Amino acid sequence: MIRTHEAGSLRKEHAGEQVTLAGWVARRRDHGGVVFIDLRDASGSSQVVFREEDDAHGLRAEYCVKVVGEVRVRPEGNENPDLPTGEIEVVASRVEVLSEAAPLPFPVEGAAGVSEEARLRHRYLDIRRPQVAQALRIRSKATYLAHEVMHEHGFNYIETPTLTRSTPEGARDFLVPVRLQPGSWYALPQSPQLFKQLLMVAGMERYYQLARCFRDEDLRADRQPEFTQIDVEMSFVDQDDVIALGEALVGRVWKEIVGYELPSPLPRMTYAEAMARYGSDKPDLRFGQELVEMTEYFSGTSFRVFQAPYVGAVVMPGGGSQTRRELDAWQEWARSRGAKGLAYVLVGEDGTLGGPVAKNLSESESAGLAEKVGAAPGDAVFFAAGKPSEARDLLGAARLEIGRRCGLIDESQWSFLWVVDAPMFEEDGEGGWTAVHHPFTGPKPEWADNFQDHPAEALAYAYDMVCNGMEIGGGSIRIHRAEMQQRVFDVLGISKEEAESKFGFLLEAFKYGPPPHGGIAYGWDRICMLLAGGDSIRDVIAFPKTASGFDPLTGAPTPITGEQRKEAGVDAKPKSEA
RNA sequence: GGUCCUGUAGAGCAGUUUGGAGUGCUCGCCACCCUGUCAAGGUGGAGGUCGCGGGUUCAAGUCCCGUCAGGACCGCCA
Repeated sequence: MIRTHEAGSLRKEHAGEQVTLAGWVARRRDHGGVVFIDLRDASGSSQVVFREEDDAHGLRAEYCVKVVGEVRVRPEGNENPDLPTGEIEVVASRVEVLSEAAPLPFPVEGAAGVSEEARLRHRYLDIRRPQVAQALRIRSKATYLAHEVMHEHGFNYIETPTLTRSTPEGARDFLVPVRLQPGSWYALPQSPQLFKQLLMVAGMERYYQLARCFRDEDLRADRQPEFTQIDVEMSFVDQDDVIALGEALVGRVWKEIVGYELPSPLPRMTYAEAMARYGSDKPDLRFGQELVEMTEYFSGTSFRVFQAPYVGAVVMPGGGSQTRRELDAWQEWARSRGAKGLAYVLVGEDGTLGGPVAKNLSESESAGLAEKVGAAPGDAVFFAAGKPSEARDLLGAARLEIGRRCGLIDESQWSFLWVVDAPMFEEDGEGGWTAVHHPFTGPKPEWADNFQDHPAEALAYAYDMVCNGMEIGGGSIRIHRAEMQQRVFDVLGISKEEAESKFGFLLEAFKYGPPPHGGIAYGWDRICMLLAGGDSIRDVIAFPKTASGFDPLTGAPTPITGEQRKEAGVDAKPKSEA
């Protein structure tokens, strides 16, 4: 090794030792006769002292240097209690510049206020910043822990193809032309869903993988075109088995990394309850402001807007003192989400109701309203009326917005739960049905025989793990009987021919004694983001892409040359339309 | 595909409402001074396609139109 010690590891007990350090010039304080350099490596940093004769004046920020010197306790009064290495310093006897650094595009040390674009373009400098490096180290540690847990539970780590064919998640595929078969294309996997089920047919019984997944959809703070899942599948299990494993996995990671003891077992909530109380299938339980169903309350109302199949309310504490402008902004907010508006009532300090809706309410409706919704004087009450799903969506979104604006969310808390019993199907808007999860998700046992007769009510044997209002994992018990699979295809309007051409290989495999099986996939980027305290999964990805799928560092994606285009067979005419 | 915010020196910003000379702040950079700092300090200096294109105007960083890039959200996506 070029060095004998790590800069961040030096303490008083090293006093008197000759050490060789190697790292980067973090900060320099040049007093002319004496020069201080903070030497940073991956472990931290130590102060190195140079005397005039050492000629350290030429050192600049982020030069890569090697320093030989003696550790000593700092002179009386010069200790820095804010630094782990603040009691000592290294008196340099020799310095060697291993490589120089050009003037920096942004400060590596100090203020965090640098645009993300600049940080990503020089990501290698960004990662030198300890906060950024720390997030990647947390991810690394979490990954080791995950492997440990899976190993302890007897899982086999099995890799599946990256160049494959479309999987049934329903997102857009990334496509790869195939030189050897012009006109045919691979798809990058949206998940290893079909392969892991094949591995169950293959008798592997316990499979897991840190799987790279690819989806060609618009990006968000928590969505990248390529992302990582911890993908799990198990044979001969029930929902409780998959859930127990999930709690072991997530529990270990949270305990070891943030010192949080996961409640065991985690609370479970049905999808129906989550929608009714929180207007979301991934409720954030760190604050209250639950939705209040008012359909019954307004069943006899003469106010047209509330003559609807569903009326619900959510309370904004202190919202009664909002200005007209602020209240109008809520209307704009609701319209931007595709709603007609957001009806509201203001509860005055004397308990009287104000706002444009109030005068449409009968005396008795007004009288009991505040108590019914749990509003106090000075609060605002927002209402949504219409189709239950749409109105609840709006109220759920309003609830989150209220939580943010009013500072109701306790950021120090962790709120974990399972959301179970999601519907199997939802209307596709064209008179048909689509799978909420994917077409291989089984029905709950009580729906096994008749889900096809009640597609709107049938419940899936599926479960999502939710943390702080974010879905961090989701899975299901799969269908393993051809007969049941056929009934699902019938509901979805997938013909035998279509099923055969899309996943014939899976159906073929299922002819040969498939075991009952189920699994789950965890969004590893999101989990690591939560552990690292980040706001975006980009914080825990070494080289992420921008919202347009651009990598500011490499410049990818790039145009291809005519030669590449020809060779790749991009423009080949397909022999027959797929 | 849509809505909103942002774009001014290497970095972070102010200036845009009400048009009047690239006007300013903090940091960094360069030179010099400085023996105990740790966000060191001091003196001096360099550094600008105000994202890009067009328009209005005697005059545009500022107003209008278009466009590009980044971010947040909706649609989309588990």
